[in-house]
Amino acid sequence: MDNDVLRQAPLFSSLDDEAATALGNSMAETTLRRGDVLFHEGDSGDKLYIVTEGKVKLGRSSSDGRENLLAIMGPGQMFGELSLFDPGPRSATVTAVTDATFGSLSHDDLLKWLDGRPMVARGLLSQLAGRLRKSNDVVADLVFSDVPGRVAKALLDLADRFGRTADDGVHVHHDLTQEELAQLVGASRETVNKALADFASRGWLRLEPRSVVIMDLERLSRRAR
Amino acid sequence: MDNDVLRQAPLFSSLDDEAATALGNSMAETTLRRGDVLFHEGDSGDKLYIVTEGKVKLGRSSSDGRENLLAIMGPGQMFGELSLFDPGPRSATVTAVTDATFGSLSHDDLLKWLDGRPMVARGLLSQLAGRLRKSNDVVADLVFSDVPGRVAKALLDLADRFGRTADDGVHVHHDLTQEELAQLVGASRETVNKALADFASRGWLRLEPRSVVIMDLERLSRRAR
DNA sequence: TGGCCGTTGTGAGCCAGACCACGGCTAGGA
DNA sequence: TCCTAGCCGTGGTCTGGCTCACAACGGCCA
Repeated sequence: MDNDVLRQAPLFSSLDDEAATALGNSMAETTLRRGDVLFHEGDSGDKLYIVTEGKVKLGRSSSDGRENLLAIMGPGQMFGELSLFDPGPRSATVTAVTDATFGSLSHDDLLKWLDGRPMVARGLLSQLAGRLRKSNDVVADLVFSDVPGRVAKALLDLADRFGRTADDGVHVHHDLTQEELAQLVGASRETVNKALADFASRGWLRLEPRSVVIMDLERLSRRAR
Repeated sequence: MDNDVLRQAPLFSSLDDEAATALGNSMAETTLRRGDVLFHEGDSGDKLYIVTEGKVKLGRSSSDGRENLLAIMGPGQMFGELSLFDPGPRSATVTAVTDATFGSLSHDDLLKWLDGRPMVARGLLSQLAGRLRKSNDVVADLVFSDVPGRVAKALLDLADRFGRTADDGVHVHHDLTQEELAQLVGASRETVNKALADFASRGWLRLEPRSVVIMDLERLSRRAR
């Protein structure tokens, strides 16, 4: 297991060395190739996963086949915990956006950790609370912002988590097609493309396949609010 | 304190008598009149509340003054816990929709309960997980469903929680104006009104001030999906 | 090296739903 | 008893964004 990344994961950052090592040992490792599905919406399952490398998308699809992405998760982030604490089938499909590896923990194993160590419980609670807050923000954006605004916001979020600052701007290799970006902001691919083209024509960013270079963070942020 | 309602609250349903009584004693009671605000979005505060009587709305407002309701909370439901585990200002404004009373618990008091009793931690986790699942559902609805569909879904949810079955249908005294209902589903009052009028003209329900009587649950449910 | 499939760019038309403008109804207060 | 302030009901107009349609551009495999 890649203990370094696990140690940095928000959930375990408060553990001491000995506890972290023990935890690392009780986790199993999984690997996926780009496009592989880890589990489907509706599956049963009670494992929690932490990304150690790569990116995944959490998505759900409507009865008529349209898709919607709830989140993109990168190294250090946790998912699959809903089915643990609120028993029921998986509420989203998880697909690898790049080749990716995860550590996983089963329900029973996690409970052992929970009962003894209040700090783990608090870590989980704050993790869930953060997710809930974010989800509420997404709701507000869907209600209040137009598509270009939501695209700008999504780019800023991706930049924040996956961006590398260079002298010509912030390089964001988000690894998403415009179709996926559209599903993430809840809009059509065409509209997202037009918003991106508009931002590019204003000189706020440069478009590259599955990535963007943000050249004017300031203006982009202003458009996002 | 109204211990009966607290005992029924999902959060504490797993506690034994002695623990529940002790907990009840460590909670303070608050009362509000219809329209009163408990706290505003952006306020600081670290109290968690549980509704013992009445209803409140959790809302947020955009920079240009428009409003959006995240949820309606009734007896037994908990709110305000986000600021506890994910420190930061309150993320929503809480307003009483009817006269209402609450039990409240401060951060410090809650932590005492948490560390000793794994069951309380699990209760909180499952509570939060349920909320997150619901919030994700709302996102999906905003992306996939049209306004009438979202209105139908909201009515069914309210019926489920506040409805009383009588021989002429399910009476739902939701205590919301159509304006508030509109904010809850993320639409304009006019559109919501037209959707309701349409449902009524089909004989699926009867409209009354701040309440509806659902006469054909079957059809309404079908319209909601 | 040519064909093909996944992805990106862009224009045209259409429609759900926001916004605007009323008019009527009811409840509570002077 | 009247007057005012919220609500509720319903039309008309306008537009953001979805759908459809099609072209251009790689990469990748045969």
